[in-house]
Amino acid sequence: MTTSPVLTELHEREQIAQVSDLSALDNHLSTASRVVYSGFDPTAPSLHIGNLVPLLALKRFQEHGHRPIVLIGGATGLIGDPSGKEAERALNTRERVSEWVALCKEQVYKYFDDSGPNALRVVDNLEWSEEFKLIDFLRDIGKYFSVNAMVQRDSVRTRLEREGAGISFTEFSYMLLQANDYLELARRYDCSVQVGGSDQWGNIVSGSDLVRRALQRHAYALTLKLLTKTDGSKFGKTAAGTVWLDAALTSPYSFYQYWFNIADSEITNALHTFSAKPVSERTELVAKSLERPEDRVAQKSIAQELTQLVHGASGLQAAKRITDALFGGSIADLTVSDLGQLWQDGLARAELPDSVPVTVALCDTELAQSRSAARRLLDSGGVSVNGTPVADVNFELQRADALFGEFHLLRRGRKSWGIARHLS
RNA sequence: GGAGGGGUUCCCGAGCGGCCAAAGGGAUCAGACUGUAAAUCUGACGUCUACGACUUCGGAGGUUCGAAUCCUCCCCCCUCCA
Repeated sequence: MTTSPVLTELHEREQIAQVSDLSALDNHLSTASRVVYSGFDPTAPSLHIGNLVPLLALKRFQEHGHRPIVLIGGATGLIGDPSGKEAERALNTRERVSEWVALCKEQVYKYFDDSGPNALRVVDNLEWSEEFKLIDFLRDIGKYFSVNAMVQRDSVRTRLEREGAGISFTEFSYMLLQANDYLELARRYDCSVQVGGSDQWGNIVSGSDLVRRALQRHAYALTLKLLTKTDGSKFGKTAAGTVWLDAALTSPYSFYQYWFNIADSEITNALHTFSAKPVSERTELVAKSLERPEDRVAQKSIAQELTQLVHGASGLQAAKRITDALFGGSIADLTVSDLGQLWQDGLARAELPDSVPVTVALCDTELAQSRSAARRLLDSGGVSVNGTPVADVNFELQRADALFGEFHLLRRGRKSWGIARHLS
């Protein structure tokens, strides 16, 4: 039913959540190369895998001949988006946000083609938001917004209805800023499509409305389904926290493991959302996965593809090497250089003196949060050192017992590893 | 500005002078079972130089042999009124 290649693809991937005017947008995208934008607020020093959904969708637009703009919200990041937040958030300092803006900006380039007429453009909304005069803002932008309508928005209403929550004027104003971004991009770059997660629908249509009223121009809104996990927890979160795109925050090995461990019930959606492979290959993987889930071919495939995409060939190699060592062969097969690489590759690690209690080593490698927690782990039989289960709370790691006189591999449970090295 | 209701351990939420490191649920972690899955069951879940000691119930003081629980002041949040 759609004729434009991008929409057809997004539809095939079952990613489209809402569209402001599907047939008009389809026509719009079929008739010329358009400018499409998606915004990301710098709420941390790195983007995370959740951001990959709109980011990759934007990439699909570029692949089909449209020009992508990635907006990093240096201004909106100072305000805080109330969407999906149950309570008011603490404001981050300007210095911190501007550092984060720089870091996030750098990250996005590698996902796009940045040459030619459809080269990626990266912008920061602080550029035009900071100098906005209050009176001008209230007269030129504020006048287009009805508070009656604003309070009807989900993001605001849930906060108004929730006992003990409430919303400050600051966060209430967020949608005006984001709407103004759309207006600004429409003016400057003739941007006519905005893409975002489905939680962004309200903010995006606010922008569409503003562009229509201010410029008498059509500006489309398109939202994407965000992945939800069947157990209700957030996609892209692990016990250890968010899965970041920055290798310094989430090692390639952990990143690989995240995808490898995706539940069967979520693998179909994940594959269609994240994999660049053609439909035929994706559906084949899904079929195989349904037939023999224990082989987890789909998980392996997506883990490889995305680790390669985000961390490059060397990152993928490292991740696979570590995975093979820890889950495959026995630890005894590891060579000195393997251990050296494990040390290097971002396993939780710690440097130790010649002799140290296990409890301390567990804390230092962050496998346990406190010595009490370490004792509990030992008591419940969840710890092994160099492949041998250890239950003795008073066990000491001795240099003499270390692998190659240097390393101890600590395992908590079945999947968490740490490496400790005696100081030379 | 006025009236009322609140701030409890990661989250929600009981407790309202000793039996409270604080019920219950969720999240989390480990074990069993498995496919490095899900579900389920079992256990743990403030810290430590650990049969004891120390720190915690918005903050600071106070009453008391003894406080999360009572009093005073302060900070913050919510609802309604102006």
